[in-house]
Amino acid sequence: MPVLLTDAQIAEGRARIVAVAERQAVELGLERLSMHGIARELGWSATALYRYFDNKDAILAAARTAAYDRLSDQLEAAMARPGDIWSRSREVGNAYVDFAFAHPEAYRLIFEFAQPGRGQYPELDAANARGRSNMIGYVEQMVAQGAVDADPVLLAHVFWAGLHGVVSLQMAGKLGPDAPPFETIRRDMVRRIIRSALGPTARRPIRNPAGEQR
Amino acid sequence: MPVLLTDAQIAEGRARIVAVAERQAVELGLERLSMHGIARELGWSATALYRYFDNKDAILAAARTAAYDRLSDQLEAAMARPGDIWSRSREVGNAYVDFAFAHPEAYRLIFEFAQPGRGQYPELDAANARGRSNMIGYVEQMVAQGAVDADPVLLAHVFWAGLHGVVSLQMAGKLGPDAPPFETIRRDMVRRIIRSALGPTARRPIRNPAGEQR
DNA sequence: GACGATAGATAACGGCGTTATCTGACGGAA
DNA sequence: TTCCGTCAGATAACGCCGTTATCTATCGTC
Repeated sequence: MPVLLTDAQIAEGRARIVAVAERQAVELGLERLSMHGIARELGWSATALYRYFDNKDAILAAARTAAYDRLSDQLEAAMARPGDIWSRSREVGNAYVDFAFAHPEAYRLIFEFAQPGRGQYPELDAANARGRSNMIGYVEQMVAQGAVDADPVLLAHVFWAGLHGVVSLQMAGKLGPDAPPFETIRRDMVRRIIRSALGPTARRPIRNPAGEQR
Repeated sequence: MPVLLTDAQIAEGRARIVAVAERQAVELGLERLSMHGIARELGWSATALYRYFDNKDAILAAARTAAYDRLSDQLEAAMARPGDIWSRSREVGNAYVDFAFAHPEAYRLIFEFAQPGRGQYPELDAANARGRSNMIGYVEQMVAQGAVDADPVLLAHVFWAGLHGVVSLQMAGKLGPDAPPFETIRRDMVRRIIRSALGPTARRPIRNPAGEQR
């Protein structure tokens, strides 16, 4: 029998490559990522990477998947904290925004306009689905507990789009010196959407006594 | 005196280059734009482009500026149509979304995360400012006419971020088959924000009798 | 008609993503 | 122990990229 890389060795090689890719994305910016550069840092030839990934796009897809999973980790951790549904939802929102500004390249990888099509990278599709379910879960709980009155999936997407919109404008530098500060826009956006979902039967939240984070 | 390109000739050359760049951005996608490719289509050598632009980034900045100005044209045209402030505001929103899906590469150029810093390309800064004022203008009118009750600049940015958020999620392919359709999310987002701004003194809009566009 | 300046071409650089080919080390069979 | 098949990874090379240095040929001016 020939000499073969075990599955574990393949996985380790892929993990090393993705780790270096993420490091360089942070250090150099996403567009300066290169096969040659990654290989250089690993002390490999550029072509060695092709034993682990089909091409550069596949490496980017793996990095995207990792980034998305890390975001989901943060959201799930925030959701798992103690507290009523209002404070936990606020935690989820804070975790989302914190992640975006703590890891802008990861956020960019996840939400950049040019994304690989569905079905091309199944693991990326799974990470997408997991992320989406995190954006929905907390609103489902709000509805289940009677805190708000709305179609949970729709309301969750409205929240998501609202949050993503403010974050994107900020990241694209569209909130210049004359615009209200990021946090003001975000707070106002969230407050307006929440208010609109407080139907006559919904139980209203108590004003946050300690002030809001961020 | 030497042979010199007149200002008009410089402007014409720049315009031709940007036009080809825009064409190729649509045809090939933004990341496949190249100096060599633009020059090839013009029948020029790649280096000839450097008589008109410092580098590729400068060409991209010019294309960005043109894209932003075209968006502003559409918004201003929508705002100038006859009708009360409600219908005109709806027209502005429709124009924004229509532009995004009619010219996704232009929208991408305008709102991509990696944007040149302020002060680097004054014309781009001007296009940014003009775009921003279009996002604010119609809300200012709403407030002035007593239609809504809010800080106009803040409310305008919330609208902008909300719209941009839905459009971005859609363009990044984040609204999969299980998500509500784009138009549903957008409508719900806009309705919620509007409702939240209908203060006690605001004059409420009449329900659109003909149904909504798009 | 000669000159100076310059618009644009040519040549070349290093770096990119990728393919074809080579090499050498290893596991198993004899 | 020797030999062989296999494959991980290296080398070489391709065409393309953005950019710089240099050349050339054309033009307005005198």
